[in-house]
Amino acid sequence: MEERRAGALVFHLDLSQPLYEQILQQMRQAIAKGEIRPGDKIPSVREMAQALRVNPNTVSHAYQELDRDGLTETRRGQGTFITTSPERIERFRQTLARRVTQEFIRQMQAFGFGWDDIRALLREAQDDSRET
Amino acid sequence: MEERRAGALVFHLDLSQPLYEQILQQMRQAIAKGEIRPGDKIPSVREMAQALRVNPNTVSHAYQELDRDGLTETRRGQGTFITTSPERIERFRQTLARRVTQEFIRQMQAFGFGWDDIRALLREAQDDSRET
DNA sequence: TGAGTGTATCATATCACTTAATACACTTGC
DNA sequence: GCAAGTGTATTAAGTGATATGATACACTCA
Repeated sequence: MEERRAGALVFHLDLSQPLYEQILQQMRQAIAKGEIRPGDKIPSVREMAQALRVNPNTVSHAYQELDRDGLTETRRGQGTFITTSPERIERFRQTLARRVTQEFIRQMQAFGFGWDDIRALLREAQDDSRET
Repeated sequence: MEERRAGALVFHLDLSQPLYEQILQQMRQAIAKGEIRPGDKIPSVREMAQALRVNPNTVSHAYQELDRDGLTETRRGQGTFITTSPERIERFRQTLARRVTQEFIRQMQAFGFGWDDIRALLREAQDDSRET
């Protein structure tokens, strides 16, 4: 969980998962939360690779996935930019939220929990977070 | 997502995840849901391996994890049995539910969703499941 | 033209996972 | 005692995903 910076972005990388997956996930989150704005240029592959102390190929892998997500647009010779369409970002965010929620419910039901149990557990978690 | 049977148990195995993880997860669920009862003997490593068309080492790996979970007890020369303590099973179930819920919330918040959003998405998912 | 973009292609290395073949220690029933 | 059935350990081999390093290519812009 070492902290590494690239411009305004802060990354936390470890060896528990593929590096490109961690970069991808944290870029997605930064875009979804608006920490990087539509139209912004993100650090070049080589810049990012140096900042994260990672191979350029690994960064490129992550960037290509972002393009496939529709979150970025790459222009040869210029760089990779956040999409100028906020709607696309919001659509991605909504789709992802539904996917994550579905998976959560699927897993809970697989272990025999019903809707009431799920709601109770969420309420409990929220109460715990209030105390802190 | 091929279906394979071992006694009363039904397994769904694919190549998207480690086989031993899938066996482990589905055994945990079967125990948590009471599809196998406390004290029951589960199929021998070799039986299970043959039924699932998988290497005995792979099954053994999963069984050892179940022991570590406290869900099973292994007696050399006899076999592997579901723990006779229902409390242990329930405790495992509760712990797992909290872990899964925490992870769900962490992920949603990482993408900028708050408690209201989470509750709304859950309600939506529940409504969808009612229609079906 | 040169510096900076993303991309492609090798080769290499590592690691987790799976399989296979054997062997060993233990328990039970004949 | 013995044979059959338990879980377990060991060794070897193969596979696939991941990561690195080195290099080259196509493109854009000042």
